[in-house]
Amino acid sequence: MERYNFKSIENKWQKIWEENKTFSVQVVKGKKKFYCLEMFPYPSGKIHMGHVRNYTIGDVLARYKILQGFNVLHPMGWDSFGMPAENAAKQNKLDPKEWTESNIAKMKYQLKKLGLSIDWEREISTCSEDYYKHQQKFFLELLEKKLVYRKENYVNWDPVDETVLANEQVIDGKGWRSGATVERKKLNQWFFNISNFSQELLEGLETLDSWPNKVKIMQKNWIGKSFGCEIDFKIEGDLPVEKVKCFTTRPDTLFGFSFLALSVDHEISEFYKEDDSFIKFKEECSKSGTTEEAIAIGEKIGFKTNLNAINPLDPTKKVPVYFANFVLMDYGFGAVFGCPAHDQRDYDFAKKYNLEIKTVVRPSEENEKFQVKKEAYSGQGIIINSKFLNGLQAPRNSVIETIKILEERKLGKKKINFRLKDWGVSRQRYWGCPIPVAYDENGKVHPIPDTMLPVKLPQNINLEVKGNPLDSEKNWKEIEIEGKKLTRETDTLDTFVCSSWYFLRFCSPKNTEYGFNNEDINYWMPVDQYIGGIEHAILHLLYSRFFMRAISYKNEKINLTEPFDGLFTQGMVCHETYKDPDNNWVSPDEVETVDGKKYLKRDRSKLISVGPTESMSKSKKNTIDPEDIISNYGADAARLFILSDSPPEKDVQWSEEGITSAFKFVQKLWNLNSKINDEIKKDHKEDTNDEILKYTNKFIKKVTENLENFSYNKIIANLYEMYSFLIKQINQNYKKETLIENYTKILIAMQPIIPHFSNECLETLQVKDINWPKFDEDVLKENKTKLVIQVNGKKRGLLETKINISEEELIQIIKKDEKIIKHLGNSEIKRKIYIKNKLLNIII
RNA sequence: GGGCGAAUGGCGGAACUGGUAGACGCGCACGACUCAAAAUCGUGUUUCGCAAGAAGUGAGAGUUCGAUUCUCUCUUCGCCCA
Repeated sequence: MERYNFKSIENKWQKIWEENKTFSVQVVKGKKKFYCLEMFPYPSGKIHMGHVRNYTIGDVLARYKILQGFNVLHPMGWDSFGMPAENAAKQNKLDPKEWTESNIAKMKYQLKKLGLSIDWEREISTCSEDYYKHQQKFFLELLEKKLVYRKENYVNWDPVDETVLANEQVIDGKGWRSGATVERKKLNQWFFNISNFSQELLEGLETLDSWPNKVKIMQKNWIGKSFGCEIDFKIEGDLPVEKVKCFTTRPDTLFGFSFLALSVDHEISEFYKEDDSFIKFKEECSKSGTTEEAIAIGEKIGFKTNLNAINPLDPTKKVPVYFANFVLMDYGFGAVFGCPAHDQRDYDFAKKYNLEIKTVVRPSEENEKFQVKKEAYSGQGIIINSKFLNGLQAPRNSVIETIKILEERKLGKKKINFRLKDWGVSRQRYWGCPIPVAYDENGKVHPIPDTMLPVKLPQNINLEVKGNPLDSEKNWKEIEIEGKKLTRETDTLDTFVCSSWYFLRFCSPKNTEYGFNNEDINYWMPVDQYIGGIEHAILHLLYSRFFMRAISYKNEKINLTEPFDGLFTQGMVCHETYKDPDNNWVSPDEVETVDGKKYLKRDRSKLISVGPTESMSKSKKNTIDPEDIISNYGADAARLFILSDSPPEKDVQWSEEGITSAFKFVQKLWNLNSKINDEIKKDHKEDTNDEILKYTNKFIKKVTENLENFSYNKIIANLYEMYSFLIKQINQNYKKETLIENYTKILIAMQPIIPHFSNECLETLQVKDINWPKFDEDVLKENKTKLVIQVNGKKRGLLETKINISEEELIQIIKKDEKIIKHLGNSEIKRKIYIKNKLLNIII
């Protein structure tokens, strides 16, 4: 039998799709649209298995929707700004732009080999001027709407590389590249006012019915709405400070107040800026890092001031004021009141500095004498030792009651606080979108006028400088606007800004006037199905939701809030890990096994130990190159396998055996195809039976349902079953028409999964009209059914009966069934449970 | 510490709103073809048992005629947050 030549067939179809622009789409008013989008890749130069999985999942959906008659927008682009290009360019003395563009070319070639239904006419790249010029316009628009502002903020500063580091680039307090101890530095930075939309972003989550619950919960927690109040504490002492404002969610524990803690960046710290011991303390604090986690784990330390704070509910009580490392300036007002008995951080702090620990909440099962020991009690209970608050249910009633009292006495007021902070978008980097503003000698901000946009990145510049290379570009930095000499902003935008609107650009990729065209986005948006990794559950998705709102804000022509109607988060691709006796990681293609138990290095030099299966990563060397896989096994086999082993939302384990069996299966399907074509040629005059018709309907039904539910792994199982069925059934004689009709449907149903194979076979059959097949429920109706017979709830028999058989009739049959009689014995039947066409349970 | 989720053969995983547990694949075993091997094809494969049968979905309880599915308690693992 002829071998399936995947190489020539896959090339053939990819060429046809490219030449015919099969997947290019236009707005067609009145035609139902479907916008299928996968998260666009960073052009690292090589696609990895994660991409293969992501884009295969998306492609299955896109192709299914095309077959269903939707106008499907399925674009692809490049998230092409960012540090790797700058670093690679530095290392290899290249231009970041050239490096990026050559990577894009390589990856595009690889992606095309996967046979994706991409509209390549809409390809975009965020580092191209065509893209970022619109982003600069958006920036200026937001500036005008006051959704962008500049403020001083603390950053992780690497003194050796002279650059700002993201939190995840700080490892054990040191810069990830330089190894230098990271400092906290105050810098003027640009911020997007995302917190302006906190409430809307929170409420919007409730409308996202097709998002995974997990992601919604993660975003909800990230936004972190909390209900409490702000309280003004009167201050006494040797400084001209009268009061300090605090936010708290637990004002009801005020009687347990034993210290007031301030952030080292609180305005009061101004009085101590020349105090050596305070400076030392501040340095100490900066070592522990600025992340919430670092603070929680680290030791709680404080610096005592000579100030005292007065308890607003009991003015006779005065407590010390500290600066403390666990108080962050960005949360609340950079000040918290300490109640050690009911907050663990406060408890640790109080223990260390010997402060009072007064219990004011008791668990309901304890009595009035309850006292906090060993650790803080933060659960529910009843207020005690708190004068007029005593007896209140905490925290449900007590918080509301206390706020009421504080408001009456004008000591505080109700407040909603959000954890969500404004989005700092300044990056001291070359390879990013320039921020289109300039400054005069007084530091006043001047937007770059429309006529001078875009602000282009200078080319051929020296990257071998410390800090931001743009800072050293004198010629570029100095500009004149309307006769005024100004200096450009040298910070560039966080790359998350680029990915916050690229889905809009795909709707109008060639629009020169503006980032998009209203008519286009009104037709295509929102994205019907967005597919990507769970790692973007918070930042990218939240930023995009913000950006959509920011653009619509005060703009009557656009009325979009949520960019992504459906979201699907796929799992990772994993592989076994291998190590040699010297504990070095070994790559899978250097490993082989003879018996499946013992693993050896390919040159037989060393014994290899097999480690746990982990997500593919270069550092563990457990990666598989998709390009090799496609050239050895073909795109259809790769698609088949990457979908087969696990549900798409879970991690999948890549294995040699798996891809091999997928490859073999494509060959088997090809053999089946040949057999069917032979049968068609035989041109039988009569159908022997209607099994093939019934089966086809069942198959279409299952595949359709599994497509709708993202149960793509089950579709592969459906394909295997279909093969086993047809390979046997084909020997029964069927008429030419019967075979063609049913087999065509089956081939179309396979198309989303293995498009090259399906198209090739359909072409042989000369099928012109390719639409998603419908199944006929009437054909599926059986006149026989298999009934489970249980005795006392245990399965004792399986009876094939006609459909809808009556209970009486069934009992008559059973009474003749030896096997069941045996289990019934002579006992009296106490009860019978009969579920039509399913089961009969006899209780004796 | 909090939130969310998961746990099913040797492995990946099926099982619709409570109704035949283990679909499908991998692996393994046996057989056919072959001088032989690979490839391919066929058969079998939860465990114990020759069998009849019994046990069985992380552990323990509960609801029910009937629980992988619902409720409670616990264990382990994963993810996110602190």
